[in-house]
Amino acid sequence: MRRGLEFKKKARIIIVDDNYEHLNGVRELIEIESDFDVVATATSASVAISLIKKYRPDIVLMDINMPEKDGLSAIAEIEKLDLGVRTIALTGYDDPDLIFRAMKIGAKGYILKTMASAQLIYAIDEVAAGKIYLPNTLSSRFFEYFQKSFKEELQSISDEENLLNYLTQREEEVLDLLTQGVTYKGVAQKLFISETTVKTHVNNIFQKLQVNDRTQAVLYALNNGFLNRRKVKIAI
Amino acid sequence: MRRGLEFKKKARIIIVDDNYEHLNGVRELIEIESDFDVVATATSASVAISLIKKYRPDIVLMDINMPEKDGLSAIAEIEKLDLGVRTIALTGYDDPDLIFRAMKIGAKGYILKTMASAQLIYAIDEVAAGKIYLPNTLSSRFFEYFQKSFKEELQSISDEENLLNYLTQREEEVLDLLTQGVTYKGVAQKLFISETTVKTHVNNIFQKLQVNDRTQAVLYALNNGFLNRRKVKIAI
DNA sequence: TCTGATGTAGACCAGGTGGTTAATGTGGGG
DNA sequence: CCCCACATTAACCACCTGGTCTACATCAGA
Repeated sequence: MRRGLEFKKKARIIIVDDNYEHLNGVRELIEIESDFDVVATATSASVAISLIKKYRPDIVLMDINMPEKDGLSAIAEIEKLDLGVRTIALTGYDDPDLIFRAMKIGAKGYILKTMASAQLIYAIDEVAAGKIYLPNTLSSRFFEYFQKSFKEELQSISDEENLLNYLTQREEEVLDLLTQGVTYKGVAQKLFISETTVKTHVNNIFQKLQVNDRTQAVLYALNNGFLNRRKVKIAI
Repeated sequence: MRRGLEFKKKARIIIVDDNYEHLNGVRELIEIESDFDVVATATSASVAISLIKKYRPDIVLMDINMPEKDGLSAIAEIEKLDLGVRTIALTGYDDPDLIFRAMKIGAKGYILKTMASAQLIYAIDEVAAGKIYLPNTLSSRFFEYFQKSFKEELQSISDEENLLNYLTQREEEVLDLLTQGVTYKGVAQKLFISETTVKTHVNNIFQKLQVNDRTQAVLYALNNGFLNRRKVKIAI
């Protein structure tokens, strides 16, 4: 990788790891096995943030398992700075939840410490080139987790125990307006019916959803995919 | 791939594509280049669903660009059947939104029609083995889209224009209870303060959030990451 | 030390909300 | 043809909610 003449500028890197020995190990690896430029290192997230502001590196290798301020918060903070710095997360475990959260807040790559050094160099190369890189095994982990969380969401929506399914069409219209914070009077005007009728519908809704007031009804609707059901059924 | 002796059972496949020629192309490809077993084919999603119920295949290759009933809905339906059938989406375009939606509803793989045949066989192999497979290029596309959507979400949360940031700690506690549908009386009891005090807090909340009633306050809170902020700031 | 932000609390009132009962019209299914 | 589900409306009432004004204690910071 990156053998021979290169026209690209050398990627400038900052390494963050609270384990001093591992930090130096990674540093040496990069300096020997690649032509990236390690411009700084840090053993804590807060120091890392300062260094990043100062050096504006292309890539940050961030160990996630750190005490005090953890690596995920650090990544989030780096992303918030919006300096175009691309972060690669580094851990010992392939915990799907960790991977998911890291990618969610903006990590551009995720590497295990147990992976071969060539893999690390390759990942840096890809990320430096503007891509997002996850090794296939981690990518699989990620997607399983990703789908599981959505599956639970879809299930709760399509459940026959979803009390929303017992609402009539008119009641749905009324509830829809309730979830927008409209009052009885407002609903009456929008649906061209009397305020009394609205109250009747609302009372029926309360009974069907087994709640006592509009706030709880709105919460039930929101928690049980009332707004999403259109997306799910029509546009996915 | 899959050369030599195999101890695994041959994966049973159903192919769905409204384009008859392409369907046969894929079929021949699979029959010649692999030892998978194409048990059926269909040119429409509704027929496909029936065939899937009948044959219970291991894998479904589903063209997404179909008229009438589109492929995404079909995948969602297959997933809902919960027969353990694993679906691979097949399209001509690498539209990130399509990829995202397909993976979200449970596709176990996503392949472009323009990709090499070996890639298709490999994908089927991986998916048949229980993995989730996305080619690197599509995986990159997916993650960019994934991160973009979360970035927007995080931005709206950490915005200084987020009126939730102007709430005092006590007001947050009150709003927290409001978002659970608790009444004045309930809040008073839970926080060990008088009902009057609760009303004062609630009124202050309304003014700060620029809303007129509790429903709108709850909606504002929910839409602006009130529930998520703990995750973001404490646990990510 | 004084000021401002915050949390606490009471009183009053208009209007909104929720519960109940009753009644009418309409359309579909048995 | 009758019954039931649904949509519609009225009237009444208890209670909750929201708006306003006032008041006091605490604490941090200028």
